[in-house]
Amino acid sequence: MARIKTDKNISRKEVIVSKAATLFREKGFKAASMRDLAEAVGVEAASLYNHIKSKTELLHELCFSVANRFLHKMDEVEAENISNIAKIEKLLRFHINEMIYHYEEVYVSDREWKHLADPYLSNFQNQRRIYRKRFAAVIEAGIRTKEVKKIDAPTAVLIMLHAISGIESWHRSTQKISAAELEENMVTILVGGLTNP
Amino acid sequence: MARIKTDKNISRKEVIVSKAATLFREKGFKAASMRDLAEAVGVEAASLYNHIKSKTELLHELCFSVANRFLHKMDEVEAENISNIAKIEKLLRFHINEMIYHYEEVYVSDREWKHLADPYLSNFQNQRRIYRKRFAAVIEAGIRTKEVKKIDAPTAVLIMLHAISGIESWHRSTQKISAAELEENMVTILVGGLTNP
DNA sequence: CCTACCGATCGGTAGG
DNA sequence: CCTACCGATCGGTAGG
Repeated sequence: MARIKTDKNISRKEVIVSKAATLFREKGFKAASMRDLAEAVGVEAASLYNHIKSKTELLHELCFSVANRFLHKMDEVEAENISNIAKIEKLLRFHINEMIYHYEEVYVSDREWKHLADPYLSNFQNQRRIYRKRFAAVIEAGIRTKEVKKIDAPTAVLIMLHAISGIESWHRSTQKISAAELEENMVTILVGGLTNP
Repeated sequence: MARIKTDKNISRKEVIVSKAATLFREKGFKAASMRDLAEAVGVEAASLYNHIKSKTELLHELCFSVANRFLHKMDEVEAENISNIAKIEKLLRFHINEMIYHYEEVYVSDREWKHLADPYLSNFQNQRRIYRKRFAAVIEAGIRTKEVKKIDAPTAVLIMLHAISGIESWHRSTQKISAAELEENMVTILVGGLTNP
């Protein structure tokens, strides 16, 4: 009995967080109201507060769950015994797939984090900065081994990460090409832009 | 006398639009209040309405002035008698420079257009779709002449345009590399990603 | 989970 | 350009 109740609470909260992701993506964090969210969930606005503490709590749950997935993947890839180009490609494919299959959350984490309040805000910005430095370090290692062109590594990271966020437009469109084709095209262009001919 | 008064009104409005761009970029359109804007301009909130009609008017002035600049440049480049790769490079360099030197406006036009109201909203989305199709057409022409790799042209456009929006992070950062270096690095990576080896 | 409601803030107007 | 102010909407709470 108690078990069932617990499960139900958890799944209720998960529904709220998930609907919040969709809403924050569609309207932006500020423009999406708790009344909108309540309607999407199918309850009155006041009832949401039995499951969550505040609107901002929803935002930082979304932002940090996404950030943690990327940092975790980075740990994994750094530890692998493969070429630097192969590492870069693995990271790119992970980003692309995250964007395709966890679109709403990743989009919100990417574009709405500035509305976080300050213990979380600086924490998030920090994690982000660290992630990019680690990514740039992989590129720099690739430049040293001559796998990669002599370019400014932080600029390359910026290009990669933002290029992938363009999948947003693909996701919204009628999707003339498949997810697999999209992934191959992106990897071809981005890895092709880095590698020495 | 009348002349001076007219000039003063024009420049007053320009100050308001410009401060609005900065504010909308910093906080997002919804989170930036007219009271914030009034403070930045140095007047009371109510006084703003002697120069502008509404908050949304500020947004669509920003969005459309940026969109028009890009469409105008596209006209110009299409008409030139140069290779397709050279056209792509010209467009990229224009985008990069717009992002570097008109950062606030371009950023707002890129990220806040979804808060436009509906005659303007669909109009803006239309212009954007047309622009991207024309950009893709240049890439497709380049594929036909074998200047460019066989890739999906709309995907390539997505990557280019979003990659360049990454300059935002460069702009906010301590700027370890110069604008010129940034431009060369971006062109190297992006054009290198498209061209046949 | 709902009804009832609060204080704050919003975009914008009236009138001078 | 300002003072004064309005109706709407916001995130969130009390109490059941």
